[in-house]
Amino acid sequence: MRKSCQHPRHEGQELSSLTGRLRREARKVTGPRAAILEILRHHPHPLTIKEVFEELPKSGCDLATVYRAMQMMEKLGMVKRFDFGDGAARFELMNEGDNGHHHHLICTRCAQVVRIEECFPAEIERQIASKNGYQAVTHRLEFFGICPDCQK
Amino acid sequence: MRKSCQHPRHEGQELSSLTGRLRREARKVTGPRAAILEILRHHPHPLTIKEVFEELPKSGCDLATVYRAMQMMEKLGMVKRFDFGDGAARFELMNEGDNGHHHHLICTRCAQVVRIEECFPAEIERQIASKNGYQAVTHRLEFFGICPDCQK
DNA sequence: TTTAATATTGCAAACCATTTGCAGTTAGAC
DNA sequence: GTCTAACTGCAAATGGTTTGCAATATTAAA
Repeated sequence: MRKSCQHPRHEGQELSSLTGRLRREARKVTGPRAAILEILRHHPHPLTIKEVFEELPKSGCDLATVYRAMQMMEKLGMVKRFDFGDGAARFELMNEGDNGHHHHLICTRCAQVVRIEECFPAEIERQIASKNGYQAVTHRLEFFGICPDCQK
Repeated sequence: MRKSCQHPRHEGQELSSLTGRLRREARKVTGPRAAILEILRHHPHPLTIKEVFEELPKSGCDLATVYRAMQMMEKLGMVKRFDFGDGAARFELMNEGDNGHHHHLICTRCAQVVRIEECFPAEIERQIASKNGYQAVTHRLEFFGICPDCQK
């Protein structure tokens, strides 16, 4: 997790559209929430709560507030939770209307993250569901490997 | 997690072959370890540490001992760790020589678990790896849905 | 069979991510 | 401006997991 790159995918999402979304749901747009959204908006990859917390301006807000904000925004579908298996939840801002289903390729040495658009074949998933009589089947999928930098 | 069924896949694995494996690695075969292996041997699906702990005979052993035993056996490749995303690691006994790579279909209502043999297509995984310059790429994949019982 | 070396255990305390209760504060509808 | 529900900080609680340490048990060797 090194660069705080200005990724076009999120840059496109105006802060005003995000806060509007909060207001629409009868949620208050507070200082901490605006700050958290600003941070997410400028990060293309999932961030842990602690990472968000540490990027907060000087006297940002309480850690508990970040947890509560994320929970709330997850419920509203504004952020999506990812689990890289290291014990810390990660959150990524979602574009409105997007269901946010996608995966990542994570470097097991340096934790660099690449967004992956490939997905588990829907047809096979359908077979798995029907063969076992399950309904509403989805999946959680992440890839792990060694990134180019870490191979040197 | 209901039945403690005697699944053929694990029944086949003799306790003696398991303890032999420990001894070979200069690990001591203690009461707690034998008891833990017995439990794993009789359960076809990944168990949490707490589940193992609770199945232990009356005055089984300390929780910490179960944690330590699992860690050690994971290092030796005797058990494999799975993550169903609920905050508790799960462990499954591995057959010797098997790399243990497989997935599960988990009911989000009752936590019933089905072992899945289908896997993410190797060819696509290869493409993902090379496209991004990553090496030694694997994946973590679990399916979630509603089991037949819970649909009623 | 006893010994000696050392791996393992129980216990309690420590850790870390996350949640929660509560009293005080604040955004925003009116 | 007022009012109230939503929100916040703080500190304490939670749940999974790890760890330090002194006591104990397994195993190889004598």
